[in-house]
Amino acid sequence: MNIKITLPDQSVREFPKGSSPMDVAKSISEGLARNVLAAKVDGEIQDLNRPLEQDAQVTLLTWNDADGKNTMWHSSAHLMAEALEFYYPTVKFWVGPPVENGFYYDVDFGGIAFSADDLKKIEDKMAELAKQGNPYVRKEMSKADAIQYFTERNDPYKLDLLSNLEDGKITFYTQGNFTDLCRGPHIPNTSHIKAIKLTNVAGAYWKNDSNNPMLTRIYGITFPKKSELEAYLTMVEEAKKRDHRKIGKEMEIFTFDDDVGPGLPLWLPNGGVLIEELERLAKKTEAVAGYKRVRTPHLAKESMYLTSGHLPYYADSMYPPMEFEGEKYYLKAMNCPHHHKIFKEMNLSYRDLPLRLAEYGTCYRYEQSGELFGLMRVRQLQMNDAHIYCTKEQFADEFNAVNDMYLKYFRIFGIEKYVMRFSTHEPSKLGQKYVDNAALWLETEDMVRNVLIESKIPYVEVADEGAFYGPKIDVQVWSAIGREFTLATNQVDFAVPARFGLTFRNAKNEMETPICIHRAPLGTHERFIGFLIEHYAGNFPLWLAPEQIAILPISDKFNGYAKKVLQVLINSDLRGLVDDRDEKIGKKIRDAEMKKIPYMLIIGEKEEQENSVSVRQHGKGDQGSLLVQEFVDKMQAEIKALLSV
RNA sequence: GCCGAUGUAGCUCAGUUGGUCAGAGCUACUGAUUUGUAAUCAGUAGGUCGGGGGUUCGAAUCCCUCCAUCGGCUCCA
Repeated sequence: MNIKITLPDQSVREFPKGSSPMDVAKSISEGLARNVLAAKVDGEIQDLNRPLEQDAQVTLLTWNDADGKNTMWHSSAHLMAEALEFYYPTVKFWVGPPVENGFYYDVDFGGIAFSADDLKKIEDKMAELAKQGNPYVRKEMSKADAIQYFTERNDPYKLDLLSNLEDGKITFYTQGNFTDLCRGPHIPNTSHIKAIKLTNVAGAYWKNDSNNPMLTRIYGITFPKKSELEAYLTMVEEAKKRDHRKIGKEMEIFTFDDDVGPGLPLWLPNGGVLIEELERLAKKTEAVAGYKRVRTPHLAKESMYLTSGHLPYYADSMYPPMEFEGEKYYLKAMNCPHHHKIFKEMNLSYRDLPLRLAEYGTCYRYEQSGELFGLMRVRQLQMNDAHIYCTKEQFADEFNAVNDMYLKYFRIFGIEKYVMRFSTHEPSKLGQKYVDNAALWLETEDMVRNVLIESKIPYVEVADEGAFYGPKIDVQVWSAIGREFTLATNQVDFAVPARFGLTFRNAKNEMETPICIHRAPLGTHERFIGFLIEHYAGNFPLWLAPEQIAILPISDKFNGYAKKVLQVLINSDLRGLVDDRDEKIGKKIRDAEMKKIPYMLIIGEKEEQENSVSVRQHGKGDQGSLLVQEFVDKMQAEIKALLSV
């Protein structure tokens, strides 16, 4: 009896019942049969040797498919476990899944020391085992037998996994001398794993819960070809060169100092320019969008954070209070309560709404020491913050306007890859993690979801990630080196305005509580500049570049003319410098190129006589000569073009 | 906060088993050179080897501890 197998191109082939996906692969080509790693059968990923019992849609997965990669990496985790067990027979294993770049396995070494130095021998053993080409053999087992198996082996981790599994669905996989409880699927045999790199060893809490003991997590990555591993390692090296911490130091943008304290960045003059330019852009954009600017103190009394409700939720991550005059004062970790106080003071009617209060507010958050990370996670941050107070009827328009502002910024900065994460609440945590008002949560989440759908904004919805006062949207972006950032945030607050007793007079002369939108399209200066450094690899667009133009006299005879040119630039709102060191022009050019200065003006006798400059562009070389005024016009036109998109 | 690693001039790094091991290049400064599109030459200066304790005749090197950073975990209003 035959079954009909439909392939991705919609072609249909017949096979005897009980044929395997591998048989399908063989029928297509020998090469495919050699390279295929797993199969997707009616949407489910399976081993290649599982018999097909009925008509099915079959996609054969290779290294070029994400699912194929993941299958191989999952199998690689098993291979690593086999190698670990060879050297450390007493270790116990938790789980070993594939991840974005490779795989890991969580291991309990039971007190045996294991460090990065030990990775090499595991790697070598893996390579040796991989060459044996051992098949991954699937075996079904009853729950009772599985429990007995792991009880005999005294393995609390696998017993814990078993406790959540249903009888009749329990499978084991064996390759070589290693057997593991595993749902699969796996690649046919270990010989597909041709290049192996164990990248990292780190601690990881069991079940990702910080109350649990810590296991040793070993990360690795494998490839079907040695050349792909080499390419991957090269890419990692390239990524390191773009790291904002490295470029930030080289370009003198920011620094940290032990005496100032961890997570407290010092902005050097070049960083100061970046901040000034970003703020100029934000303030202009917000002014056009009808925002009003306010300024508020860096600290406030405990009572305000009790009113806002932040303190019970976030006391651990706020700096401890200062106590004086019998009062506790906290450094602010957020600007909203201060802004709420301003709203309250303003005594508004519906005619005054929406009210949009903006501030580049400086906040302090006591992030755990292990979380600090360059400019990305710091303890002092300055937010592109604003709070929009509006009526329910105005909500959709306001929310949309905020999203439009995001998109405008994305265009200016050339951010093409982004995802909006829509975070909602978890009903069982009302009253703990979330303010206890089920109806309002659902109503507000619907409002946000509807806006997202109606305006066709791509988003993913994640449960149990909301702020305590309402649902939120986080904008995830990726820097050029693949690092993921939560850049912007857009949050709905239906709870805190009421806690502050914020009201406006509506058209019926009744008092009504406004909805508040918290939004920060440019996130914080710290994280945004960190992102931009990696995004541009330090090659900032002209308008943003800390030094825009380096004037390089051929010899000190032309320093006078160079300084005159500089004055013209400064008077035209351009930033420049004169390199009047006693160096040859080649050296000056090299240094300016290394500093990633967008334009260099080489000047000598000819230029001085003509009142011109010889223009060189960073990374592009000689661009010919222009009169000084022509060059200024060109710069101003370029900046205007970059900002008006 | 937890697990692991790292910490030598402003920067990037050498310093083998504890004994002229406190070094190099770049930067800076001084002098010579007066230069045409990615490194001119020479000289000078610069470090309690992250801080503190300990072992030793002797510690950058071994041990303890604290701090910071890095890779993860947890967390992120």
